[in-house]
Amino acid sequence: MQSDRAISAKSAARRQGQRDPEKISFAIAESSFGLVLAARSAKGLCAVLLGDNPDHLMRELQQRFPAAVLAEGEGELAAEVAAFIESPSRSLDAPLDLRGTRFQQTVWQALREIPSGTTASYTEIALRIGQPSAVRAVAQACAANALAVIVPCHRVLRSDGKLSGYRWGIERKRLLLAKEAGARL
DNA sequence: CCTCAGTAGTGCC
DNA sequence: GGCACTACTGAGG
Repeated sequence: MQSDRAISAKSAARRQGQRDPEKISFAIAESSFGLVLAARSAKGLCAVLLGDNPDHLMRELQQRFPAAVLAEGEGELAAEVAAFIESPSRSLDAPLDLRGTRFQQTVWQALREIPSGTTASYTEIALRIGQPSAVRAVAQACAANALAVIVPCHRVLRSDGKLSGYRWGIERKRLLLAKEAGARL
């Protein structure tokens, strides 16, 4: 039985081989939560990043896809994603390209099942995926999420109810939750 | 308020 | 394989 770890290491090595650099196109749009960078690979939406500085966003994208060639030109996609972020009630029909280990995929799937307007704790997510003691690993998987808001890692809180971390700023996490709470879907 | 151990997945060496 | 990281948690000062 081959471990997931070995598999992902293999594909990472293949990617690093760079015989055919992957192309990722992106664009930046504005939203009430700041700038939104949306990026797509051949497979689908592969990154949604939040921030205030376009250069920082691009750098973050490049860091997440070190071996990829970046190209601008996804204005429509970015606008679509920004619209989704403004009103989470609507659905986003773009295909997703979620990259991660089996464990991360499982966690992200669980996150997507948290209804808008509600929250869950890291412990609850760990229980839901059947790995009750992997609480900390769950948090790590949340932190590794590349699709802000689309994979709603902002809906995960500490078990005491407090907000802990958010990759794109704790204040932004607070705003997202406040908006979703008020939207009462 | 604080520290500490237990814990599991990941990344880097 | 090892080792040092965590967006955690509950117990104990």
